[in-house]
Amino acid sequence: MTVKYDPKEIESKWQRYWEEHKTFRVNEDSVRHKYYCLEMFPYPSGRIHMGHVRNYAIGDVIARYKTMRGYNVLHPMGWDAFGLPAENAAIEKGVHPVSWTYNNIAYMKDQLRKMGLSYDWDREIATCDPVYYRWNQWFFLKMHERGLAYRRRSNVNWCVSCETVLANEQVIDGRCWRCSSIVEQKYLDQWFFKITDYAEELLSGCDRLTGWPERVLTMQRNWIGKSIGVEVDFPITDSEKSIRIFTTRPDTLHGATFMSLAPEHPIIEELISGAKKEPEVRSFIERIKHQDRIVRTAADVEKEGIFTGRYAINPVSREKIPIWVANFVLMEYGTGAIMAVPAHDQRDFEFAKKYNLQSRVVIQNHEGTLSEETMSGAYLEEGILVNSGEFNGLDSATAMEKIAEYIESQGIGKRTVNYKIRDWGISRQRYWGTPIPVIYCEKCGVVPVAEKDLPVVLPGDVTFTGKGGSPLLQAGDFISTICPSCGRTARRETDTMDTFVDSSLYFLRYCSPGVDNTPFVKQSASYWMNVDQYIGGIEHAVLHLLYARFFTKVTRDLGLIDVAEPFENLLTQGMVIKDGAKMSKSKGNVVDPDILIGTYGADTARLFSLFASPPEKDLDWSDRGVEGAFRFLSRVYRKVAEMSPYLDPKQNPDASDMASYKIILLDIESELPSDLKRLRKTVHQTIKKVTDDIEVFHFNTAISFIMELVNNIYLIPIEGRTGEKAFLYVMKEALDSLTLLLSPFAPHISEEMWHMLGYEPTIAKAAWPIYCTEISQEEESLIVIQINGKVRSKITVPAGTPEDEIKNKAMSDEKIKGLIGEKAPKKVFVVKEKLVNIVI
RNA sequence: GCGAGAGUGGCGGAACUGGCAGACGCACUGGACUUAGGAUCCAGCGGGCAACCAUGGGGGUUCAACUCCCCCCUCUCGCACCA
Repeated sequence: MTVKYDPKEIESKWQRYWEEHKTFRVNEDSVRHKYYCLEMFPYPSGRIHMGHVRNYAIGDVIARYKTMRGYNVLHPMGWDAFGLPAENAAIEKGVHPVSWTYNNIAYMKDQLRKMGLSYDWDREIATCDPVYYRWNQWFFLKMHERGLAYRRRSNVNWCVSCETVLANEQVIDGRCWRCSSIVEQKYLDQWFFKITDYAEELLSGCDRLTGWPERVLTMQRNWIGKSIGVEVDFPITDSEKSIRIFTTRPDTLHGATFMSLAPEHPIIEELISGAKKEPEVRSFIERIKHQDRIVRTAADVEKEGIFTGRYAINPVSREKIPIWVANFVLMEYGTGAIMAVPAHDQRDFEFAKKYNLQSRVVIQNHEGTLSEETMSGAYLEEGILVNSGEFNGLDSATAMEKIAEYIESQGIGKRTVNYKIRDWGISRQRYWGTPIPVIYCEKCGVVPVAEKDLPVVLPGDVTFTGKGGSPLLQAGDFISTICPSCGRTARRETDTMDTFVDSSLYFLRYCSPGVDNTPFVKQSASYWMNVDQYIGGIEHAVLHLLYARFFTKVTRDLGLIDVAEPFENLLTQGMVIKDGAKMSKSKGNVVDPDILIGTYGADTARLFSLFASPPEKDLDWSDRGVEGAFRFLSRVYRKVAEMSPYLDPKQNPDASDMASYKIILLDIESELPSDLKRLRKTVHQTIKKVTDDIEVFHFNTAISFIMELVNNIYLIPIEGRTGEKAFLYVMKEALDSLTLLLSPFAPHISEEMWHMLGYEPTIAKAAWPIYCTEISQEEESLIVIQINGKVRSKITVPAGTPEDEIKNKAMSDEKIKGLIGEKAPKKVFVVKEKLVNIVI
């Protein structure tokens, strides 16, 4: 009789069971240790893809494993539901974003359900729900009160295709992070979150995030871009004014032989106005300003500049130096002006060379060989100060300090810290997002919406044309309102928030979803937060993950939570690759999860995506490999089905004592036949190895150990032994353990087998198996015998044999004796339980 | 250019703190069972007839190196005129 593994039937059966019994619902329980396992929630684009399957399979193993280890596990799921695709669908297909989004959610939720993921669906959230996004607005108001949300007119990144503004982080290589269109600059009134106030803490916090991958931390540190230096004023000749520069190299101050200004620097107007050079400089500036920003900031673009005709005084050397305008100087960084030290800065070196400007060595190398005439590049190393007046002879590190002190004592500058990170521009000129809760009144100006009036709900009746900016601009009823302060008619803000605001809070909201008088219940958040394990793609290394950290710190400063960091441990899973490229529609190499699950079942899909590669590495998809995973599950199922009539008391009245097999095995341990003894040993070793590997997320090797166990179970013949009690006890232990070990990876089949083995559901709440060290211990060790590092023989010795005895046995081994003859070995190395190396 | 990671059979990948390189799976080969096998079970499977040779290449340390050190090559990712 062959039993067929039918995943379709098994999986829908157990999915229904879990749903009906609310198996994965959790509540706060102060007695138990909590574990918050979170995967990045998806954008409801329509259907899940293999990246989601992998991400959620990983998270589910962790959540299920921790549950079986006795933790009270919070494992929620929701929808990052605001965003452009919904609005584009409205423009292209005439479907309202609300129905488009909720239809997608319904479909994708069903897909996730079919994956058998252990979510507490009672905590589901959708960020486009006013019940959710009112708290975005509430946080906005709180931040506005604290000066952390402010409005400013500025040059912003404008995506022509999305017709909206982008934050700096959202511009990748000069292109939109979402649609890859070229990003232009536009001068607009925008709302910003003052993330720069937290730059230092966001940076120093990186050091404490020991559970994060180093490369993510590096990317964040890089993005924040802290540099310590000094600001110095350079007086302009024939003027009362001076130009302030920022430098990280105050030790080279005496070597500043000219200055370079950003083309946007406001002082230029004054410097050139009325002068002979005015038209020439003006046309240069105009040309550079129109240059593409990406082109202009690319490192390999040729340095260009123009002399303004004016001079400044180097405040330490008192020398008169020319003021230039240069394309590579950025207005947004530092003060928009630099002192140029050609001898010790490569950019200045190239610039000076091109325009034949003076250069002066002020840091001499230790050989004393540097000279302006012979240098082929800037000297950037440390050295001894020369040509620097009273500072001559100091080493550059000391000079750095001394000159900074001197500048401060003279009142011509100060030590400062600069960051590359800019404030987070959150205004988006789009409909499908959280309305920014602000009202503009002719009399009162910018007035925040009163807390009691939240949420500001998106109007439903808008038309989507794709032209003329945000659809909200046409929503008259939405726009016209009354000023909360003076009562006159006023106008509502029509910009909506960046959707990254939504994902900066959701992990907090999961702690107490649905509450309507507070963003989250403080008590719940203090129980669950922070997230013990967060899992998602690397692409959010500096976007979502930085914003979420920022929001968490603000939330803490508002007194709402105690934690400073949202995510204790971060796992960034690799991409899913097929035929050498990332799976994507444009490459045409996608595997549809629906078809995959429809053909082989969710357990196979999960098992393969966990087995094929370690989670943080890219996963090479293989249809053959999927079949292999399916074959393995079938093989497991067949064995359990074969044994179940003998092991399940419901099917076999003689098996009523099976429940106490653990105790019985203790008594008969020493009488077991050797093949059963061997199997027991393997079972206990496997429990240990699988447990250890799950702990460090080595799911691929954990699964391979389970496979080995199955191979070993198959090696025990069953013919004629079904009446043998000892055989049944050992089999029971093996199959029970196997089923439990497999259950986080392939939960449906495990649930079914658990039932076949005579247990009541659900295996999800069963205890993780424990191994017995004594049983798992090998009685014999295999010792490899090497001569000069080459394997020559192998012997087995009882475990724990002392070193000198192992050595003697090795030396008297026939093969070895034959090879070394009568010669006495030079030296013999013995590694306990492992090997002997004889050096001759 | 700078920083991080990686390079192991035909393929995906194993290898603890330096101790049998290639676990496990895929593919392949053979056998068994069978009317049949593309199901299943069992076995073999880096190269070489062998001594031996093999973890991107070259050197080094060591009794012993995928693992540690130095040089070089290739790939992936991130940053990139940030003063």
